Amino acid sequence: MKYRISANVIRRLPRYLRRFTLLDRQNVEKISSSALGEQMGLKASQIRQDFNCFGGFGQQGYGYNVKQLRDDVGGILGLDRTLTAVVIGAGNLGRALISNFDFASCGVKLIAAFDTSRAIVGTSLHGTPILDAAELESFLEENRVDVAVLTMPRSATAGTARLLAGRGVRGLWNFTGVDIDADLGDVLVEDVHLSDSLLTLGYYLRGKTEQQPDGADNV
Amino acid sequence: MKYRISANVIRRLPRYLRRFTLLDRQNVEKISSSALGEQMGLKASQIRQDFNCFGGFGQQGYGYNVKQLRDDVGGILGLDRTLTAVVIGAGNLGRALISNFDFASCGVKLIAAFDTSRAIVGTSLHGTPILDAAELESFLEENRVDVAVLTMPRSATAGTARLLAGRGVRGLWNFTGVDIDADLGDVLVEDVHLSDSLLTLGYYLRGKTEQQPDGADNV
DNA sequence: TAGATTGTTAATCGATTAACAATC
DNA sequence: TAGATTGTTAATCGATTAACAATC
Repeated sequence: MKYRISANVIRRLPRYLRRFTLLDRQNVEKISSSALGEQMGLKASQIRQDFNCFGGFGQQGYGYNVKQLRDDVGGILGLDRTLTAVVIGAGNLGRALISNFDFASCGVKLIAAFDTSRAIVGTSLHGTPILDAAELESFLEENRVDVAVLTMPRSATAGTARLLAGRGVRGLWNFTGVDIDADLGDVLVEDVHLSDSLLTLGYYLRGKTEQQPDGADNV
Repeated sequence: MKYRISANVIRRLPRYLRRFTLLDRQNVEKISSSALGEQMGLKASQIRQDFNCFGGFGQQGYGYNVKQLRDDVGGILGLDRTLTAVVIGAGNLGRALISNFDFASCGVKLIAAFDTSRAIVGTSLHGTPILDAAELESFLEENRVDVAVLTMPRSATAGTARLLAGRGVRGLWNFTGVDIDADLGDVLVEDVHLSDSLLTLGYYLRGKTEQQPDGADNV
C-alpha cells in the first residue's frame, strides 16, 4: 500500500469494478493490462500503475486473474464493510432509488426512508419502510446511520443536513442540487449534479454541428 | 477563443454557471477571482486561467461582472441554442426527471416521453406527453430530437440505443448503467453512473474511521 | 528455454499555481 | 495618482505514458 492515493485513481476504481464484474459474468478468467486498456479506453501502463498503488495483483507473463481482481478492487473500496443508509424524501427520485438502485452492490444497506406525506408514511417500498420525517431524529438516536441520501425538496435541505450531521451521520449523498456548507463538522458530501452532466453533453453536442473551427473533430 | 479547450475546463463550466446564477440571485454585482476562488475552493489564478480560454471577461482593477459572467458562460455552454429531448422509459426515475429536473435551465426542451405501459401511455406529466414506445420510430422521423434520456430497463438499452442513433439522435444521456457501444456512429454518450458516486463516497467514509494511517486526514 | 506480461523507474505531457507587468 | 485586480507568461507540480528489467 503506497502513500496517498490520488483522487483520480480512486474515481477510476468503480469503473474497474464494473468492468471486472462484467468480465467475470462472461466467464473471462484472466486478462492482460493491454486487453483491459483496449476495452476501457485506457493505456496499459496506466492500468498497471493504478493497480500498483495498492500493491500489484498480477502475475508476470500471465496477466491478471479477473475474479481476484474484482475481489481486490472490491476490498479496496470496502464493499465487505457494509454501511447503513437512509433515504430522506420519498418523491419520484427517492422512490426510484429505493426500488431500482442496487445499494447492496455498493456495500450499502438501505434501512429506512423518511417522508412527510401522510399518504405514504407507514407503507413500505421494495422492502424499505417509509417512516414519518418527524421520527427521523429519534431514529438516528436508536440506529447507526452512516449515509443519508438527500432526495427531498431544496427548501428542506439545509436544515435537514444540519440535523443529520448533528446526529452522527457521516456522509451525505446529495441529489438536491443545493450546495451544502462543508462546515457541518466532519461530514463528507458527495454531490450529484445531474445538470452538470447534461450541460456537458450539450456543450459537446452543440460544438459538433455548428462552427466546426477547421475540420477538427471536437471531442 | 484559444485552441482546444481541455475537458477539465469544460467540466468546470457548469459549476461556474451555478455559482454565478446564485450570486446574481443574491444581487452580487461584481466579484474578484480571489473572492470567487474562496467560495468555490479554487485558486484565483486557475479561475483567471479558465476564463481566459474564452477570452477574458474581466476588467483590470475591478473584477468580474456577475451578470455578464453568467451570460458569457451560458453562451459558451450554448444555452441559447435549445436542444430537444425525449425521455425513454417513464418509470420512477424517468418520472422524477420529467417532473423535477429543470431541463430548460440546461438549454434543453423536453418534448415527449415514451413507455410501454398501457396504464400511463396517453397521459401527460408536468406538461410532457407520455407516448407509446411503439411510436418512437415514427416520432423520430417527424421530429428533430437531439438528445434521448435513457431511463428504461437495462434489457431494452442496447436495441433502443441503436434505433435512436439510426434515426438521427445525436446524444444519449444514459442512466441505465449499461455500457453503450461507442460504435453507434457519431452519437455522444454521457453516462450517469450513480453507483460510481456512492462507491467513491463509501471509500472515503470507510477510510475515515478505520486505519487512519498516521493522523493524516484523508480526503 | 522462449514468450509474454508484469512491476517499476524514467520521460513526457498537461494542468495547476505563482508571479508580475498591464491597465482600469 | 495609488490601489486593485486582471491577463498572461513562467515555474511547479502531478498525472500519464513509455521503456525495460524482472520473472512467471
